[in-house]
Amino acid sequence: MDQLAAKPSHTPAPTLKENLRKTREEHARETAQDYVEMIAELIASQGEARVIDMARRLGVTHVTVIRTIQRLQREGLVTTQPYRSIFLTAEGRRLAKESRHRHEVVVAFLESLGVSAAVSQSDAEGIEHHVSRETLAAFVRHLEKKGGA
Amino acid sequence: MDQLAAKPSHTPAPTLKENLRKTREEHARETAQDYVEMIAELIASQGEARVIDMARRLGVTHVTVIRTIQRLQREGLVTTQPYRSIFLTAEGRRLAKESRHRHEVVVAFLESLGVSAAVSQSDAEGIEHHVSRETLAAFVRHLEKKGGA
DNA sequence: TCGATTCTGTAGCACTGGCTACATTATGCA
DNA sequence: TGCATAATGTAGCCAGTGCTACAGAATCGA
Repeated sequence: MDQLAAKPSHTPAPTLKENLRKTREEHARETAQDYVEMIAELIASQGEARVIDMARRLGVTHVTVIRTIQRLQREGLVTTQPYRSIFLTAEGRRLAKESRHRHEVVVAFLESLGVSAAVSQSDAEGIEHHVSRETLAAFVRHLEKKGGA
Repeated sequence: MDQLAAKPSHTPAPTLKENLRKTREEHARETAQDYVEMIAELIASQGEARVIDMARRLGVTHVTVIRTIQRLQREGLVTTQPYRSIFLTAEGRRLAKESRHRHEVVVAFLESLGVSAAVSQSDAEGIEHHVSRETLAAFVRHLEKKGGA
């Protein structure tokens, strides 16, 4: 209650330090979600997830992919062996499934607002990482109201 | 049209390399928007924008703020003099105004879905940077339909 | 005025995630 | 089989954004 005398649109009262301190780890978490989701997709569609395919899809070099995969392995989301394809751990699969669901909800929601399919996809990739449980639930409610009876 | 044989929820067809290559500069741009918006707010409410106030609001040390301000100065968004407060350039003011508007639209939109005020504020800070012009327009339409006649 | 405190700034470290250049392993085809 | 190519991996660079520790400037009160 000291430097919050004037309270502008930033600093929504309760969230002060905790909220922004997480920036870095949040960013790392976003990357992790995108990666495990892509790995799951590749395994489903290609039978295996290879570094080179991920690099091409992400538009980065294979080096960047390898280093991120190394981090994900440290974090227990994937397993790899030298010169072999990438596998998800149980935790990795869980995260991939959750991420995919969230992604699909956001896309469907944007489309329900009249946003084009292409833009819905594109925007969802950024937005999905910032949608809280409460907001996601609101999206689902909105979809049910529109789509369902 | 080569590695897009299978097209999962990632890679929204046209955006391949360009889309993800921007990640880094996009992140830098997000930070720039948050900073200029906060600087504008501080100038409006306190009369001046000081490093220490920004650091406290952002929940980071003053060092982080100083380094980001240095970058923004390189990019022509702010001007500073040693041991003086921070000023926005014309371009900085333009960006601040645009960012604020976008932020307000996103917050109002989330609230219109029944999301609580606090969560709307919090989620908006993440979401607003990933909302395209088209999606923002859809948000506005939705608000007008709900609020207006 | 001057000394303590506060604010601003610099140096240097860590980590993420871009990159190029080069090394190593697998693979496929002649 | 063996070599060319493709895929994977390592080393080392850069920028951004966190941090602590310390240095320098400004400010405020005794």
